[in-house]
Amino acid sequence: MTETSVTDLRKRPRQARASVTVAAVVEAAARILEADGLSGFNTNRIAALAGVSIGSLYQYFPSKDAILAALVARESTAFEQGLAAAIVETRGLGTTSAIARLARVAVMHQAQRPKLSRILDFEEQRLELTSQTAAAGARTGGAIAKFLADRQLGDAQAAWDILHLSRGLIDGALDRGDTEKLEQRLTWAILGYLALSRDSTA
Amino acid sequence: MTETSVTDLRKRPRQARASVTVAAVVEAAARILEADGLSGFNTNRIAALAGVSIGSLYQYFPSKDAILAALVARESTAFEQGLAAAIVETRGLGTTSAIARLARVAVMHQAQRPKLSRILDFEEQRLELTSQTAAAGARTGGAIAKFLADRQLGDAQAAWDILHLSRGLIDGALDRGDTEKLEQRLTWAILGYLALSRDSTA
DNA sequence: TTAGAATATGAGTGATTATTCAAAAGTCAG
DNA sequence: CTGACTTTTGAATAATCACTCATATTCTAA
Repeated sequence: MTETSVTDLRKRPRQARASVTVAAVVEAAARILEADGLSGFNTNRIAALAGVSIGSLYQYFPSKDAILAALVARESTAFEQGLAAAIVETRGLGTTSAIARLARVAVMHQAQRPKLSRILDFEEQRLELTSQTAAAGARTGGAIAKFLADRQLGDAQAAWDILHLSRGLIDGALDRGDTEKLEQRLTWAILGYLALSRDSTA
Repeated sequence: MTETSVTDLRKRPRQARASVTVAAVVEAAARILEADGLSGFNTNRIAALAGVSIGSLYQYFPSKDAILAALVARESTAFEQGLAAAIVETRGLGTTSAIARLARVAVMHQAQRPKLSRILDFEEQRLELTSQTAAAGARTGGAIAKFLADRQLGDAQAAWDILHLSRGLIDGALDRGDTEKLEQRLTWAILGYLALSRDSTA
């Protein structure tokens, strides 16, 4: 028993180094995708930028796709958490303000690293055979669905529609460089969709 | 003079054969993208499926990207023409019916070959350094902008926002297999966006 | 029929790159 | 310090694939 705890203490630094390496590799992958897109995305380059040998890289990731999956998971989780926090903050707010708050989170997330977001959104689908990536996406949709249900604004279908139309709207706007009042424009689309879908249900 | 016209007649079959080959290659490219995505997309396979040797393929297309660009152009043009026809048909229709008509064109276009649409939307951006691909996209946005302006529903920015949110909404829905009343849901999003953007301008 | 031009062919070339693995370097308990 | 164990390294492997070009085939004008 004591032995175990001593062993743990001694192993911790190793695991810490390992997670630093994993994080470095994932961030290197992100930088390469941003700089040169999928065509520049190769394992030797990722390893070099991460400051690790190619052999070490394969100690931490079983394949190139696994690196991409880890990056997708990192970004999905970040968005999911930002969204969850924003949803908490909407308590007591009216519908318009609440939706505007969520729209801001979505815009800010994609605006941070627009090219990366776009590539990951595309690749996410191809990787979605992998369980982990699919799970993160499902949680995001679920969080929105719950928010809509609580306020009786819409159902799960509405949640997914809103999530996807948001991605498209924001991606397109960022690509054109047309970011003026983007958050407001997204709010219009979401509120508009919800208003009309409720009308037709009633 | 007579010589020229005789020559032309004799040359036509050659050009006809050439255009058949070009079309076959482009369609082969489309089928491969649908079946196996970008990872299965290679020139030898395209040539084989098109029933042409790899050497001939390179007689008609200077590079692999040129094939993709031709496919993007083919699909953009088809959508653009469908949209133009639909816009003509909206004459005399009220706003709601008119938008519903356009939504139907967009849904049908992407639903025809969903996976292909999605890949081309993604790759279009990378190829957009090429003049031809950019031009087709600009015409589509322009047509929508004109439609909105004529009815005083919105400006060019609204046109682009609608185009992109539509792509996102439809892609997402098709991917989930959630196509029920998709046309109506898209109509809600578009009409909603336009209604709220007009309110805030007024 | 035929020569010369146009077109088609596909094996080959060279470059890229995901992944492996034998050897080197580092770690640490005793 | 030592020797077993863990981790790192990067050259090498094997596969893929865009693109070329010498050769073969087909066409056409006379």
